[in-house]
Amino acid sequence: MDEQWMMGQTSLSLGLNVGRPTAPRGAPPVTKVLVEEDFMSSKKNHEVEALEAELRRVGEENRRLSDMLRALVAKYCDLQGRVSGMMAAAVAANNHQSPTTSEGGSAASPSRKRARSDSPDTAVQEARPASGGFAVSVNVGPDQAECTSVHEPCNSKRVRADECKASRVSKLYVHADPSDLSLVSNEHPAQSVHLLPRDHRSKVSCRRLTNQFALRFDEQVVKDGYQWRKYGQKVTKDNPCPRAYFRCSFAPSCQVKKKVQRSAEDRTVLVATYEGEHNHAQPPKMQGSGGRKSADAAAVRASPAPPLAQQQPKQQSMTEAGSAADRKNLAEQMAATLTRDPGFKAALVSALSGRILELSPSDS
DNA sequence: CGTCTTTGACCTGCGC
DNA sequence: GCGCAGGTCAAAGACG
Repeated sequence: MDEQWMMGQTSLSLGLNVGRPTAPRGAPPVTKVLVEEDFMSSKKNHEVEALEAELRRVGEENRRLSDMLRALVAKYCDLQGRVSGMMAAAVAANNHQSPTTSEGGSAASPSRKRARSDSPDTAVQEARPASGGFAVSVNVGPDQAECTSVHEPCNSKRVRADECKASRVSKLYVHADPSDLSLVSNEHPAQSVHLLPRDHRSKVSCRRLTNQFALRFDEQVVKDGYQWRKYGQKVTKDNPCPRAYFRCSFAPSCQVKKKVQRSAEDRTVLVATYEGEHNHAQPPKMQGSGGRKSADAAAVRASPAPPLAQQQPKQQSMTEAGSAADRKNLAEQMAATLTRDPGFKAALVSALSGRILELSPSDS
């Protein structure tokens, strides 16, 4: 985000009295003197007027924020287009220098893993957390093959090689609910259990704890519209948080895999790496599916898989951020993020109370 | 009882 | 060749 652009937006000044809820210096303290007997009759009218004025002001602010959001989305799309162009140019140059290096090495000694990861295309998608922290996926385009090591430091050459060979790799950064930090920090049950000597584990209780963790973990990261089955978990070298491996359980033939791991830098951020491409449509939403989804999965599994062209509405949705639905969704997510922030609430209350106190003496 | 998760063991690729 | 690290398998147990 361009800071100068932000600073240039005079409409951004919301007049929030952050951290200073008191009346301005020199202003008379607001006391109960305002409430007199003869004042009570007109007070309600004043209150109504004040509330109406406040309502108008909030509506105006709402309009300004909407304009801001539109400008922000436009700016974001513009930047995204520029990034895509730059990456396309870089990839084109890369392909020009070494055209046929990605497929050459896998010919000899076909391994078990290679046999599973032989998907056709080589598109790469990358997503980055927006400033607010919610997930944003950035489509790079189908013509941009090769690995993502340019954009992300890849300390594992194996991973880099896999990504280079990977059919379709996308990363999704999801800002987790901060209230879940207690479960997923260093002491979260799954990891604690895993680190304890096996003999010292109370299997029943630990299983339950790990299952509880897994449910919350899955609910957070698996809510991407698809159904995933966890088939492994590993503590990697560069990140104390374990990495979970998921496979698409919606269709047996679907080879899409997903790796989910908390970011080492910010553990409230879940990094989901998708490999492959679903050969089926997104399963219908299941409301209130707490816990296991086996029955639902089995039920949905029976339905025939629609053609490939109907897929991936999710990955592309953010790229078409100009649509009204996406803007609305974005605004809702921003609002949710803001309302969860106690600091924002305090600032808002402070601003509103300050404004009300400011208006009250002038009306009398 | 069927399905799912957990997790130790194993496999594979890569660097030295 | 050996060790390391990431990825996967599959048996065991949990859960609805």
